Amino acid sequence: MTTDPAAPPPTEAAVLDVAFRPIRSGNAFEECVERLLSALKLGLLQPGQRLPPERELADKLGTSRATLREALHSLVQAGWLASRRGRYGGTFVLEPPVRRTTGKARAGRRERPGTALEVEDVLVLRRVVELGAVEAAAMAVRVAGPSAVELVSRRATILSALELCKAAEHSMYRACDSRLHLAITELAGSPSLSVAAADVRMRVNDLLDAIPLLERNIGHSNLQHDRIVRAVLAGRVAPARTAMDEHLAGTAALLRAFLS
Amino acid sequence: MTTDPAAPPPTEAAVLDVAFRPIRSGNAFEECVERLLSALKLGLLQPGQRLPPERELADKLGTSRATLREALHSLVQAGWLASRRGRYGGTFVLEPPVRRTTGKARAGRRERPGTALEVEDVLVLRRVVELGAVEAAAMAVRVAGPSAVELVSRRATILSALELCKAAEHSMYRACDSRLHLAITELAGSPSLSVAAADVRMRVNDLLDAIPLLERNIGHSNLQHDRIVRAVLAGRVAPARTAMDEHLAGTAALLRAFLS
DNA sequence: GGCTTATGGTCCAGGCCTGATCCATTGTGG
DNA sequence: CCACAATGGATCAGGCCTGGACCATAAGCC
Repeated sequence: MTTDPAAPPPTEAAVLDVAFRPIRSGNAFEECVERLLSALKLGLLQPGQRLPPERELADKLGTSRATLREALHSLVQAGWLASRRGRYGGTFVLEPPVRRTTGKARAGRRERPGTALEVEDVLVLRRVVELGAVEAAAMAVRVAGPSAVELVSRRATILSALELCKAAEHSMYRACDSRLHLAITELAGSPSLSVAAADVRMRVNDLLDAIPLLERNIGHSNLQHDRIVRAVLAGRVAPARTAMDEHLAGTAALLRAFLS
Repeated sequence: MTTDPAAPPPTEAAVLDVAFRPIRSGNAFEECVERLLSALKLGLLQPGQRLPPERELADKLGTSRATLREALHSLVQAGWLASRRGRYGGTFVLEPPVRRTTGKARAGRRERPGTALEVEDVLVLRRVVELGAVEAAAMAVRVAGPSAVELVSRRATILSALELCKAAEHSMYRACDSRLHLAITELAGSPSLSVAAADVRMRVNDLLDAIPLLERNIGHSNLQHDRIVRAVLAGRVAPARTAMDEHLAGTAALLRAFLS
């Protein structure tokens, strides 16, 4: 690193990595698949649910119908979706396909199990976003009053997600977990924060896919979820943060132990 | 909102907005311009500095050289950059062009001054990200020890940014301010967090562009910056957070007052 | 002075993406 | 039974984007 003795501070390399990071993560088709797959894996789209009509969905995603159709087609082939023609037809969400890890051709795209640096990066971001989200959510409840009318619907969503989480089979646990966290985040009332939370959650899930899911962790998680939800719905900011912090520490330790 | 009494919880609309948000914010050219303009406005690229060669930059941005060149060309025309051919040539950053608000044809793209909802959205996200960032930064200092060798370079960057901030002319203040905040965020050691911080900062700046910059606010800001930097560099997490929270409250109040 | 080299400047074939149009299928309702 | 409406399915012209090759310019080196 040879520093030029020019007038302005020469701008650290890390800062330039931010400015010059890639503008797109792939072609339109790939990004479409990724987005839909995320929604499926995060439990935002649940089995039995119907997607919007292709023309409308393409419009929302800001892509052409042809490209969207390619993406949908590949998800149909992967066993995530099914299409039906005719009136009252559409594209429907199926049960998550069982991952046939044929050993040879790993379906996914993650070959590298995540560098130590990568893991730390994501974990730091997650801590910031999830702690901030749960604080903001609890704060929103506090200012609105714990029994405000505009909260009843969301409160119900959260409680239902909490129950689903407890009742979830092994294979569905991560989706239910994600869905609960995102439902809590929605309370904060900031769409951009929700997007950030969904994003970081997706990245954590990708890392978690590389390690086994332990029965004991699920038990812990469910207890912690209870504490978090109770604190948030009561508008108790600090306890909500503390509970979430413990919750995150669990998977963080798990990831640090298994990887790197 | 007619709810279907189907089996699974019908997935709230807000959640679907997250899943089905646009995949791209424009064509490759526009995204390129936006990225470079962000870097310029955030003070990541400073006057006199040379950008990487076009081929290399195109590669980093993940776009073709032709598209990047279009973007560079439009920034040259806008007075942000200048190109020189030949060996030791390149593309160089100029002083920020004075905004000739001709009244008729507003150069920018922001016509709507930001809805109240939009403003709240960004402010919530900013609070989460910036508070989290400053905590993570202070924490990183604490665990490394306030005088760790790997921190000397970054410490210098921060202190220099702090001084630049105090000395900055009116027109450069926002860029210097942003640069300082991002330099602090870098301490956390999470590239993804830095990206998130840059992103939210850009959005706040877009909103701030719509309101005047008051002399008094700058005085306040500089005092607060001092407190923040001192706390962070001493690894004092809670004070750093408190100082940052007050700092953010200032512009938040300003924005809420002027808009909406 | 001429060669070398590192840069920006120009052009082009081919591919991906778009938007539009039309076709095919299948419930619903008269 | 037939027309309608709402969907997925297919095709095509045109545009944007890419990757590559080549040209032009200017500074240093021999």
